[in-house]
Amino acid sequence: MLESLMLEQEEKIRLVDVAIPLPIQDPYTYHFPSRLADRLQIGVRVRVPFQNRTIIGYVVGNNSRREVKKPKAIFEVLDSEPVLSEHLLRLAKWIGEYYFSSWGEAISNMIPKFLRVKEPLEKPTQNENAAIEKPAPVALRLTEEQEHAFSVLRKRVEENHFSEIFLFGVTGGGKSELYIRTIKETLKQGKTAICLVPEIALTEQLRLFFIQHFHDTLEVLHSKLSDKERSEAWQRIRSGQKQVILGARSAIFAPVSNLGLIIMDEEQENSYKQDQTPRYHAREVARWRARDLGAVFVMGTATPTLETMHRVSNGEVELLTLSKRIDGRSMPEVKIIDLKQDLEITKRLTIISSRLEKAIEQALAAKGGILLMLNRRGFSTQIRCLKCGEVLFCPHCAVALTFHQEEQEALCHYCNHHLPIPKLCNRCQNPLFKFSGIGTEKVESEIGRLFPKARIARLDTDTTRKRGSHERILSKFRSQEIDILIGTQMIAKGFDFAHVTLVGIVNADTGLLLPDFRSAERSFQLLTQMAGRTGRGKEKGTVLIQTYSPHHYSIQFAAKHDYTGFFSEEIEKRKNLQYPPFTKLINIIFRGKKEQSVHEQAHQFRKWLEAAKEHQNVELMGPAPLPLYRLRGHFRWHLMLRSSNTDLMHAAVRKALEQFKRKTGVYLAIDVDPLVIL
DNA sequence: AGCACGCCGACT
DNA sequence: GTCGGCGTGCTC
Repeated sequence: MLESLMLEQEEKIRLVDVAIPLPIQDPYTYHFPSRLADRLQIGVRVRVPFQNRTIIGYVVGNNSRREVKKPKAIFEVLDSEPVLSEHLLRLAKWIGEYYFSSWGEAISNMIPKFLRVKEPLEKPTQNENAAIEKPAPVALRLTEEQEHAFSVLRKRVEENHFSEIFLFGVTGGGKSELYIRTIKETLKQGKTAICLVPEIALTEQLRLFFIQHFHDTLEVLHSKLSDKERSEAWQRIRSGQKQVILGARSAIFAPVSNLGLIIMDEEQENSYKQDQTPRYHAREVARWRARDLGAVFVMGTATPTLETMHRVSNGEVELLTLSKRIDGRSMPEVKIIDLKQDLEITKRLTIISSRLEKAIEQALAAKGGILLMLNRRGFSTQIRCLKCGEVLFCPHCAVALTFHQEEQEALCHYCNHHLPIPKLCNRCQNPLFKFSGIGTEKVESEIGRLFPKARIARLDTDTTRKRGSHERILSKFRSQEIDILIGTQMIAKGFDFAHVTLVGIVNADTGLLLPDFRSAERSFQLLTQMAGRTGRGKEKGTVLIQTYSPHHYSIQFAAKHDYTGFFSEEIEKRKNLQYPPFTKLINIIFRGKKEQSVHEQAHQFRKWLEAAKEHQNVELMGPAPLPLYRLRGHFRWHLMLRSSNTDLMHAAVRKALEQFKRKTGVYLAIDVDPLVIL
């Protein structure tokens, strides 16, 4: 003991903690050979022996007190300066702890793939955001509301400490203008800014808008970048060449120094949550960074999550409101069409009611743009044998196959399994099938039948698979080469077309029936966003909502543009049922090919949790089969924890996890603050 | 996550 | 008798 200590001092043996990007508990301790001593820095990548291979790890500390029998020596130091600041290393540590990944996995997630292999850090390349032909946009006069909001934002930026602001802005209320100005204020302070948007909103339009304002100080991070491009962009940011970062979820890890502002647009978007390890939410990461660095964190949307609005009403987040549309445009008139009445008259399910048909006719005549939304793709959602009633199911998932007319095949929307429509029923050999339940393809064909002269296009995952097709369809709609655009929720997000005068929701019920406590919230958000797509020009806009549940509060409040009304009703429900934001959830998912062992492991895990939790306050639910019981050939069960005390709940999971060993192909995933229970 | 060690079935 | 199946446990 004493000997080794003396040895350590004499030979100056240095031990360092290295985070390994594998699902293992703690960082490992390695010996830092004296020949590399001058390169010893926290935050550098090192190549280390690990079992009988070598692996790239990250030096995260240098004074390990843990006793390791025989630490191995680091082979090689890959960087002459840290790839990550201590701030980002600490952030990774927090992510690992909160979302149950390892520190190393969290670090790996923050850096470009290039650097996870072996590539050296390079001198950043230059990039110039191609000079834009159009002149920089004239600074718009702000409305009174905008003026007030901006004065507060500017003050917060100048104050130089952490603050959290929610910008509650109706669609068309001029949030973007405030984002731009607040970023400019931040730059004036000599600081940098990150602006997060949902991937779907990160279109050419927005990119150009930002380039016009920020020119070469701007770096845009989008999903289409190659690994090389991403790595180069990352190094430009790290070197301080870029001060404004615009990007989707992972842009929250941009290695800027002097961060002064984080903006998160459309805070309610689910895409801010990563669905693979580490399953972080960019909002929580943003808040952590802003708090750690004393930066300003601004969230903006017309339809915030209940979580965020709850924090606003508790006074934890400052509220700024843009209640009026700029230029005094009015919110569109929303009418609800009760499809039950149609059902009674026609005795069959309506796709396009006569009122909607008439409205489309009028809009066409007046040369207004028309959007029709149905949040379900494909032609029909069920393929049923006309004789024996057998429904076509996915062989890997417990899900009915959707008929896609264009491809003439049956497709699983979860695992993408597809097969040609069989000639005969598998069970009774009958040759005829009935196709029921509607999707966007069927709406398209119905609209084509009703309006043979109209120019129609469809926007959903099926029509946008090819690169650039999304932009192409949108630009045709923008230039009015398309009269009617039919799509899934994809058409609800973020684009601003002044000529849209009619929005039709083909069926508002699709999301209301899901077995999820957030289904009312999501429906309200989607309807509100869709309503916001119209009335953005001179012409007044109209929204028609077709539904079988016309009195549902999500639909009623969305029709009245009344978020506050919706919030007070929904928050009351959450309180009664003790769901978030009054509690937090952790979902533990077990999956595997053998049903029996999946089931057993889930039950076993519950027992461990029962032993581990020390408090009444941590509640266990399940195990139960998931709504999608079979998915991609795996059987799935889950367990949920619920508590108002995050620390107690995390401690229980951590303790139970120590017992868990991967057994006979049962995989476990932990989802902290799950957004979707599927 | 890999990768080796180990204990039970059909093979030159 | 061995080759190899994958269930189990470990990696500084």
